[in-house]
Formats: sequence, structure tokens, C-alpha cells
Amino acid sequence: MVTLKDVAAAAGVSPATASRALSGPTSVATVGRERVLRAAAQLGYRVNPVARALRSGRSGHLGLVLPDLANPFFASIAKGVQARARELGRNVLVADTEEDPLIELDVVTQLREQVDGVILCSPRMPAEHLRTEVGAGRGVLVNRELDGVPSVSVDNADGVRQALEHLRALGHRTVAYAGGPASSWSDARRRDAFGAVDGLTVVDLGPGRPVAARGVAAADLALGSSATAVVAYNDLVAMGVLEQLRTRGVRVPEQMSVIGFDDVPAAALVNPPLTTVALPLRAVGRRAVDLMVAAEAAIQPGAAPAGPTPPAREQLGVELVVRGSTAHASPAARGRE
Amino acid sequence: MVTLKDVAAAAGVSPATASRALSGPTSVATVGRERVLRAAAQLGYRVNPVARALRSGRSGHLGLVLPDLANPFFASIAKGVQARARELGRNVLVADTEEDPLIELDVVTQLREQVDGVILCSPRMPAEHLRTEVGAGRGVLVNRELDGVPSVSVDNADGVRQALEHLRALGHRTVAYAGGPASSWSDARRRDAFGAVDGLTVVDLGPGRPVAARGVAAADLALGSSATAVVAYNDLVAMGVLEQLRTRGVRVPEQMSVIGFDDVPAAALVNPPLTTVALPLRAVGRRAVDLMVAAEAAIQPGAAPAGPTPPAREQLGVELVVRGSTAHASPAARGRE
DNA sequence: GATTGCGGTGAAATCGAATGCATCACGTGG
DNA sequence: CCACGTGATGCATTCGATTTCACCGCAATC
Repeated sequence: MVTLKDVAAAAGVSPATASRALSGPTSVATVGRERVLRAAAQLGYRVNPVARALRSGRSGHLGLVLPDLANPFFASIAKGVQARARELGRNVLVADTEEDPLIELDVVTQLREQVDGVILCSPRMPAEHLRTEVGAGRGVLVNRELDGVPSVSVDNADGVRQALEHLRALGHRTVAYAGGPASSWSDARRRDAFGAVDGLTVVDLGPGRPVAARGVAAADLALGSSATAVVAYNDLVAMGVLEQLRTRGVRVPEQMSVIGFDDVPAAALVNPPLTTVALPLRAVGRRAVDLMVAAEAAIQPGAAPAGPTPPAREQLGVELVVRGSTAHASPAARGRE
Repeated sequence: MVTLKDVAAAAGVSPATASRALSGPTSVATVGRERVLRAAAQLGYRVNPVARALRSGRSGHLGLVLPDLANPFFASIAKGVQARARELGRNVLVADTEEDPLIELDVVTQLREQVDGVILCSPRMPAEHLRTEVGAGRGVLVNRELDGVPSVSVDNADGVRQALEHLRALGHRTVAYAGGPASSWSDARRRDAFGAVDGLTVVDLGPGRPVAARGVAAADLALGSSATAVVAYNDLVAMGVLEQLRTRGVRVPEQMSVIGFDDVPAAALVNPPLTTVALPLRAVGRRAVDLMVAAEAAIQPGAAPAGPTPPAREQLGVELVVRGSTAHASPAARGRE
């Protein structure tokens, strides 16, 4: 392994000068710098990131903690994080918590020491832990907001608004909501938004796990109500709804409209293709990295007194993608009621 | 930050002894060890992984390189890797190559210095690069085999065999194969296996990208042939096939049977539910970690001469999951021919 | 009784890069 | 002509844990 010392020797300078020539912002004579750079290239020198990390206290690694890698929702965020980190020359340490708040806490404390900062997706842990674990510029929240911690999330309320206006424009007057986990911050935001739209009656089908089976159950609940449309917590639930409606012989969208959330790839592949609120997940991941890097930078320099810039709290726009699972509330549908 | 020296001082021993008591396999007096452990616990000492890594040369990190995090196939493998690594107290550095061999090479060289070993999923890079990059016990291959490098893959041939025997038992005599990328090692294995089954005529629909759109095209090709069943490279392609068959008014499975590969979650949600060859992807990920750790261990100790154990090359079993997209080759279907 | 043998220990070197401090050469202004 | 500033450089230290090497007792052995 070729070290800085080797390069220095080859260039005929001291290791200190070589270090400065290669990475330091300090002044180095142009001629010497050239020699060092040439020597480094010739010997195939690559800085040892571990040594650098020990001395400087920063590893250049980012931590990414999420509930489930196999969930396309989080996989998309991870992909965005990954891509942006690569652009910035940083590596990503990923940890899957298997939706378990205990594992989450465990993983975060363990990860915190190995990385410069950690991006927490949809954290389940209580606010006070969250604050102590990722408090001082060491963390970014995704899909959750908390005073004093930078975060990036999607505009859940606007997503609900778009979905409901779409349905209202199609003549629907009663809409059922198949919600997500009670502990979900996003679900709470969406639930709030349902109350804010005039001219529509909302039937709450209660909370539930964000899986297809929950959608199956929700479909029957919806059929038992006067709703002519169902909005689901996410696409998986919506697909469960579609499946059960088919089983029950209820035609979608003729007799019942269905809207999902997330726009996972499979949403376009089911039958009928699912109308859904598309969330900019990749972008969420990318922004989270940017906020993280910015937060790091803010810690380092002259330590501007009293925190001049409050932690950023970003909200990204969402977009309703209309496909085949929504249509006019037809007389036939009304007749079923 | 409390360091080893602090612990040593509190316990009244030298840092050397404290180190040995905490992590070294060397003998330490029981009484002294106890004192050190107690002091460490009391002070809330946590070893600095970076310092340890610098001295010992191993970071405890594993690298995971895969073509696309958002692809459920790789996400499942990643999940397995992640879970096993966590059990072993190791962290995972994930890198997404975006299906690009150049990025792949770049990422691997960059990652290699930060991790103890790297797990390469479905690597696209040429064999010689592969060997130099992950040669001496520094890498494990997934979904690709290469002399001298440990690997774990699935039994592609048996998957094809199971699928074809299923179809033959249902009375099918001509089967079309919608293959994957020409550069895919798995696809080559499967193609080989198609030739090995007697009593069936195979129609090769050619190679293609592993996306739904490719399935759409393949469906029309299949309809133009005398095939009564289509086996697709993966579930995504199979879903494309299903979609196009529906568009063309061909009923599945009555008029055409369809089989996928992978058994991604969405496979059970489409209509009809997809019969598919389930691959034990989580297990693949887990085994890859085990092989990696074993390979590391093999490097370290007495350096057994002439490499006593050849690199492990594991193959995990697959299982055909029969759902609703396959049925008897009916007279109606034959009539269509 | 002298000599190995060995468990246990600490001082100090080591890993590789970054950096505070001192130094030196060269100019420029007084 | 001297004092002082400035740019360039090297020495030595630092980061925190591991590990080599030497050493010290004490017990077993000849």
C-alpha cells in the first residue's frame, strides 16, 4: 500500500508538504505541488480514508435508516439518497429496522458513531429520543417533522386535496379513507387534510397496517358504507382494495373508484391501472442528503453564534396521476347504495 | 468523548491491558478484566471504530454493490444482506450502479478501500476486471460464478426445469421464452436449461431488457408463434406479457399460460396472480454475507498453505409457485393456433 | 538451587494523514 | 542597513486503539 510518505519521498518533499499539496487549502509552491501530484499519480496513491477520518473526525459516510428496504417506497428514497451521495463523493451506510422502533433506536445509536450524519426515514421512535439521538445537526428526518431538526417530507395535505378534488369533479360525494398505521406521521397529516375539504362526506375506515391484506378488509368496509370511492393510505393497500372488489364482483372504476398513494412501479401494472398520488421519492432522498451536508457544514466553521439559520424544513410537491381506477360516480354506482 | 485511556486510568491499569480486557483474545487476569469492564460501563465507553480500523486494517464494514436498489429483486437481496450483517455486528455500505458497468467498476474500486469485503450482485463487468478487483478473498459474487471467487447463486436450471415440467404436465407442447439481457449470466444459465428438457418445443423470443415494456413486445411475438405458454425472464416482463395479452383480448390462463421468475411481491397482486419461480433472495443475501465473513477469516490466521479450501460456490434451491396464470392447454387455445 | 516456562503487564511503537508551531528565505518599507 | 512581513516548508504531535517487545514474578522442572 502506497502511503503519503512514499509520495513525499518520491517528490522530494516532506509528508506535510505532500499532504498540503494534495488536500490542504494552505499555500504550496506551484512547482512543488506539481511534483507531488505527478508522484502521486505515478505511484497510484490513494488517500487512506480511515486515517483521514481518525484525524479529522469525519468519515465522509452518511447513515440511512429506514423501516424496510424491500418496500418500494423506501427503496426509492434510498435510491435517491444513494445517487446524490455518490455525486458528492460520499458513501452510504444503510440500516433496515424491520419496522421495529427498538431496532431503530439500537441501529441509530450504533450508526451515529460511524457516520457524519444520519438520515432517518419515517422514524417510529418517540420525539424525545429522536431529538437526543440526532439533535445537533447530526441528522435529517424524512417523512416526519420535529422542531430543531432539519427534515424533508412531501406535501401530504396537498396530495389528499388533489385526490379529493379529482373525485369531487367526477361527481363523488362520499369518500372512504383506508388509513395507515396509527403511529404514522404521514397518516396523521393526511387524516387532517381530509377534514379540510368542503362538500364531501368522508367515511373513516380506521387505521391499519400498510399491506395489501389491510386493503382487502377495507374494501368490504367501504362496500358496507355509502362511499363511491376509496382513498387508500398507499398503493399496496389500494391494490388489496382492487383485488377484493374484483372478488366481490364490484367493477372498478364503474361502480367504485380507487385512489392510492406513492405511485410505486406496480401501480401502473395492475388492472385497472391505479390512479394514485405520486410522491417525488427520489427527490426526497436527494434533498435529504443535501440538507445533511449543509447541516454538517454549518457545524464546522466559525460557529456562528445562536444558530443563525433555523433547521430547514422542506416540503416537496406531489402530483395526482390519473389512471384507470377512477371514473365518474355513475348512476349504477349510486343505485348500489 | 471518553477514550480507552480514560477507562484504563479509572480501572488503574495501562491502556494496553484495558484494550486486551475489552477486545483482545489475549489472557488478562480475571480481577483486572472485571475492573476494566466495570469502569468502561460506568464511563459509558464505546470504542472508536475508526481508530480501531486504522490500526487493525479492518473496518468491519461490508460493501454491497448492486445494479438497482429500486428493483425489488435486488432490494430483497439487500434486505437479506443487511439483516445478516446486523446479526454479525457489521455495517453495510450500499452502492447502486444504475445498471452501468462503468459506474460499477468505479464504485467497486472506490468502495474496496473502505470495506473489508464487497458483495457484488449480478456484476456486469468483464471477468478479468472482476478477478483483479475482488480477487483474493475480498469479494463474493451473487448471481454469477467465476473460478477462484466465492459466489452464491440460485439454481436457475432447476427453476426452468420446474416451470417446464409444470407446463408439460398441463399439456403444453410449445413454450416461448422471453429472455433477459444478453449480458446476464442468469439468463445464459436459463437458456441452457431450456434445451435440456425433452418433449417440448421452445420458441426463443430473443433477449431483451428486464422491464415490463419488453414483456409487452414479447407477448405479441408469442401470439405470432404456436406457443401456448410464455416463460418470462422475470416477473416484470411477465406482467408486461399479461398486460398485452389482456389488451389483445387473449384470456390468461385459458388461452395462454404465463410464468415469471423471482416472485416479487407484486406478482401475487396482478390479475391473474402470476405463477412464478420463487427465488430465495433473502437467503441469497444472507449466505453472501456468511461467505464474505468466512473468506475474511480465511485470510487472517496462520495462512494455511496453498489455500486448503477452494472458494465456496453455493447454489440455493428455487421453487415454482403456482398461481392463476397457468392452466391446461385447452382445446380453445389449440384452436387459436 | 539454578533454569526454563508462562501468565500477566506496561511502555512504546504503529497505523496514515492532518496540522500547530517553528523555521527559513526572500522581499519590502522605514 | 536593519527590522519585519509573508510565503513556503519541515518537524513533531495528534487522533484512539492495537500490538510488539521486553519484563517481572512465580511455579514447575531438572
